[in-house]
Formats: sequence, C-alpha cells, structure tokens
Amino acid sequence: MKEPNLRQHLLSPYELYSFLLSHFGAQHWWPAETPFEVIVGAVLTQQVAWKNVEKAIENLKNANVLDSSKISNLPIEKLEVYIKPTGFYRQKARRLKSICSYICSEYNGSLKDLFNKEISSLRAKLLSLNGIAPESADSIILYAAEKPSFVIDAYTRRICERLQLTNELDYESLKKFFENNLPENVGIYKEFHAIIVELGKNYCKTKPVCKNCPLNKKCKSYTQDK
DNA sequence: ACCCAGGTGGCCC
DNA sequence: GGGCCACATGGG
Repeated sequence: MKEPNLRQHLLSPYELYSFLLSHFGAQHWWPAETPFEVIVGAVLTQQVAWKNVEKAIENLKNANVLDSSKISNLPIEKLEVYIKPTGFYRQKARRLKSICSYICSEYNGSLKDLFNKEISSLRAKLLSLNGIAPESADSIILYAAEKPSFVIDAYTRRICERLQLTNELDYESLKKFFENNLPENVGIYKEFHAIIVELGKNYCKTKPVCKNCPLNKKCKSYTQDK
C-alpha cells in the first residue's frame, strides 16, 4: 500500500470538514439507541438505503429480539422475515446470527468486554467475522465503541475522486489519508463521516453531474465522474 | 423498465 | 493489489 499524497492545490481534509460542517451543521450520528443496535445497523445497511434498515430495526424491536442472545437463538427463518426489507436478507440473516453467536460465546453478550481492546486488535477481531469488512468494522469501532477509527464509504471515495483529494483510492489508503490529516478525535471522525453521508444522500449521486451540490462552487473539478 | 442504495465474500488472474 | 459476480428489497 502506497502512502497517500495530499495534493497541495486542493482542499485539505480539515478544510473540507469545516466547510461541510458549516454548510450542513452537526448530524449527531449514528441513528441508533444502543451500541448493539449500531452493530445490527452496520450489517443491515450494507448496500441498502437506510430507510429499509429502519423498517427492519423496527421489526426486530416490535418482536422484542434486538439483543445478541435473542438473535443468536432465533430460527434463521424468523430473522429473515424481520430483516427482509434490507435486501440480501438470507445472507444478512446468516451473518447477523453468527456475529451474535460470537458475541455471546466469546464475550457472554458483553460488548464492553469486546470493546475494551486496543483499536487495532478490536478491528482485527471484527474483520475476522463473516459479514464485517472494513467499513462495517470502522463504523462499529467509531460509533459503538467510540474509538477513533475513520470510516470510508462509497460517498467518501466518490468525493475524494471528484475533488482529487488523493491519488490512492483503496480503503486503507483513504482511511490513512483522513486520519493523517485530521486531529485524532472521535467527535470529529463521527461528524465528518455523518456529514459525508448527508452530502452523499442528497447530492453526491452516481450521475455525472450533481446539481446544487455545495461542493460545486468549492472546487471546479467537482463536476463529473471521469 | 430501468437505476440506485451508508458492502461483503468468493473466485479469478 | 485489482476485477467480476451474486446477494435482494424498496424508492425514484
């Protein structure tokens, strides 16, 4: 993995953060009531609009099964029905159940014990689980464990590409790029990613031109995909 | 009738 | 390290 370069003529991550924060305001993310709900949401939101996740979480709450031991004991068919709105429901049900079983068997259902690790070993643990890759792992570390691990998602990559913030666009390079150029601060990491998602949902679409995007004025190169 | 959404794992080269 | 594919529902 190459060291990501900061292109000097363009926005730095912190300048981008400041600009977006002043434009969108604080988001106070992640939309969940408990750390465990963050984990469930992180798995369910994979490649799916958050609106669908809300329905699934609601189903789990109504069924009173939003709990690691309850999910690990739930018949897979029932879990599939609850999370159906999030798509890929057979995969996600299987993975969610195995993640919950892991939490129960290894940590007796206590996320505190799981989260009471150094970031690097916590991340390695999470990444070893089926259904948790870098974005989900970092989301869980940042928003559930509340430790500084910057989250990269499709919007982040798209923005970096269009603004030409950095030349390396693979996950770990982008993560390192942001972490190397921001204060190591949980609050900033949380808000930055939340605001990027807010920007992405509203403006940073896959279509070549994103009308009315506040970044259009900020950077002329932010007009189209290559 | 398309295209897209806060990815991931498996398989290939 | 990439590129390609399956996975599946709901909204525009």
